[in-house]
Amino acid sequence: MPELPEVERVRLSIARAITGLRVSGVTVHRRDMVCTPQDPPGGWSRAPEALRLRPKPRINKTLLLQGDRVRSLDRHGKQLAIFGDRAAVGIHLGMTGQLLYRALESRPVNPDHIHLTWRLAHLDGRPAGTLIFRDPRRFGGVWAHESAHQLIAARWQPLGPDALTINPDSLADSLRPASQSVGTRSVKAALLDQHTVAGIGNIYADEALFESRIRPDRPVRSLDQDEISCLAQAIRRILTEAVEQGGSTLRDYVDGDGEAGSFQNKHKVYGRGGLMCITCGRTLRSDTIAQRTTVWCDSCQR
DNA sequence: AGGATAGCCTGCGGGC
DNA sequence: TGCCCGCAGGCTATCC
Repeated sequence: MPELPEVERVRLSIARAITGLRVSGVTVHRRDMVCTPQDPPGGWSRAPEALRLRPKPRINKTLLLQGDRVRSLDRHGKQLAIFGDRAAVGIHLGMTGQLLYRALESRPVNPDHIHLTWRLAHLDGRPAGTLIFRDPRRFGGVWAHESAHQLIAARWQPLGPDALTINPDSLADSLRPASQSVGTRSVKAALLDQHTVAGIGNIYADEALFESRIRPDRPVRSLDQDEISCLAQAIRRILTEAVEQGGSTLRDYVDGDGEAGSFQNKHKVYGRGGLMCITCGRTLRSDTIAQRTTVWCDSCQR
């Protein structure tokens, strides 16, 4: 899935296209991909089956920005939000989600797995284009809120600090044990936990740990202040460079204009298990840590 | 209460 | 060519 750099590229490309336009219409193609405050909090796909099979309440399209002018697109971690005059829509891309903008009469989007379509118009009423949310694997979703305030309270407040803003102090704060039993989990698990730091996924966790020469299986509480500082700087450096490179395209990630990224060519460990370490030439290890395939160098990382 | 697990989905590549 | 298997960028409820 898109991690922070990819979501940021989507944000930038879509913001450029739709800020200031008016939402003239909304079509929901799959009701269970949209969540309102009245719906089950985890989304319909995770609701109990009895609830899932029942007919769903109709969505008030005002909550999906109908009639609103687009004020801004914002991001916290991997979460995206479109803020209108009144309503606010949260978008999560999951693993295979895409948010695509097509100006009128530009090449069409693959029609499979399109769940939501917004029609956009200029302020004088002339049609401008279409914003499309599609997600083949349906791990993502759209959350409709009455206001920016409500969206932020419900969806962003529980998250840790955005990984692009992390610094040695804030990372130490996020990782600091709140009780005796905290800190036993691996640093890799902590980085993947969006409630600890928001925006890092499997790719950038492995890359940041390699860059800071820390083994992914180290318990959080074994890290000293210098290591945490180093890790914080590595996270910022890697994410910033990845944004500049358009993100990592492994299979199907593209930004809002359909452009792929190139940071996958700069990966030093992710996807390179069994290959040579770029620094020392030894074979990179690959194993499951925190339930995810994890690649690291036994000799460079301590 | 923190931390590890299963499960949600589709699609792709590799092996036979 | 086609089938089956394993695997994939995330997150949540659930259990221990």
